[in-house]
Amino acid sequence: MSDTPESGTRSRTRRAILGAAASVLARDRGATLADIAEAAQVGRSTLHRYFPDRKVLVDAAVADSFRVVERSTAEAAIDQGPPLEAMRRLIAAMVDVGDRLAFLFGDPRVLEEAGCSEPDPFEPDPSVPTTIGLIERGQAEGVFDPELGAEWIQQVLWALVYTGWEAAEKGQLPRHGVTSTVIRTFENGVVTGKR
Amino acid sequence: MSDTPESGTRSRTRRAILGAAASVLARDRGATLADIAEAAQVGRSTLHRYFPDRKVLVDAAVADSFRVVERSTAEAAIDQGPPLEAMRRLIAAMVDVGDRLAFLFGDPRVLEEAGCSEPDPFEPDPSVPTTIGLIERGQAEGVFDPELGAEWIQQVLWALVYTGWEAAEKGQLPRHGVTSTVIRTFENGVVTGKR
DNA sequence: TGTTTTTGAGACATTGAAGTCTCATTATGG
DNA sequence: CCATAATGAGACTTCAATGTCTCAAAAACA
Repeated sequence: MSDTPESGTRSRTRRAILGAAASVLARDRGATLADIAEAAQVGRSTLHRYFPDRKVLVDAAVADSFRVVERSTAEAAIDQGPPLEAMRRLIAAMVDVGDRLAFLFGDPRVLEEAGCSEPDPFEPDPSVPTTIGLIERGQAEGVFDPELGAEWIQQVLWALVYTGWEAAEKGQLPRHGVTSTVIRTFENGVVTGKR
Repeated sequence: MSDTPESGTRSRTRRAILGAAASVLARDRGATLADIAEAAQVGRSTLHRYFPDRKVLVDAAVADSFRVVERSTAEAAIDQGPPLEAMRRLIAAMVDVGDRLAFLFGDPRVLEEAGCSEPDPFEPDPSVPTTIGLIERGQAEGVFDPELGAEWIQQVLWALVYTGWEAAEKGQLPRHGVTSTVIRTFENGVVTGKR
């Protein structure tokens, strides 16, 4: 209960470790704690000092990445304005936190999230607008394909952002082109002759 | 050099192990050799008898899955007929071998494949039509978006098939609906009002 | 049936990552 | 500048997965 706010140094170190964990694990799920410590420019002992064991670290990294992604996407204000515009802002925000997203995307527990809607430990706050909500709003307004399930569309959204991040990672796609490419593909697919 | 063709029993066992490896590893990259042996309904000692160590097994499973996928997609005859039709056949064929594809998709070495075009150990045979070839043909005929890179389109193709497989795996999508949903999304994206 | 393959159970040894601990060194903040 | 906080290096232990081997049972086959 008595919650000493934690010194500046400590919280900075903690952040470095969490960031490194997300970044390293996004690229290699089997990465070693030593790998993560090295990426965080921190001794392995220090890492263990902050996070007793691997499970604790990964859990914390997941929670932290959720916060980061949530904060980024919150700024997109996806409950405001036309769904298409909102979706574009959302995609841009997601691409901005690409490696956090890739990390979450690769975690088996997080992937299940969309399936079971009941015991969702994340985003229980009804005041935070959800992606599904945006999609359903768009479908109601006839902007998004109503014959596709909202969950499916969400999965596609994640998959495309992830693919874009990965392509940039491999140098297949320039960083600055990822967002527009993902948006274009997400909205229109790959076949020409629309509109 | 002297290549005894291997008894029927042995080749059947070998196939069971390779299939189980792909299937199990597709769902959990960190799976244990014991897990794989169990899925193959084979003793752990038998597995080691066929594949001395993990690396050999995984390599063999990758090669095997490549063959399976290639055989399935070859039947799609993607160099025949209109690109759109060919692509639909290709997608159907890929969905059919979903777990093999998911396994390959999850293997770090395979993912790099599209990046470097030179030392590609797979598909060096110019008589086998490539996915990239189909995409470029489609772009040349104005069917596929020419502003998107062919490699990007290929990545999207893989990602959507994988997402479809995963959705079916989680019960989010009925098995029989995967192919049409993937095709629809791949071709048109999620926004309505085309054509 | 009898012979040869093929297999499974289980007893090891090995390995590498995970986790624990100490202690000297470095950084931080008053 | 000093007291305290924070860190890094490294020596250990633990542990689970791996890899090796033997032997008796089961299956395939002629």
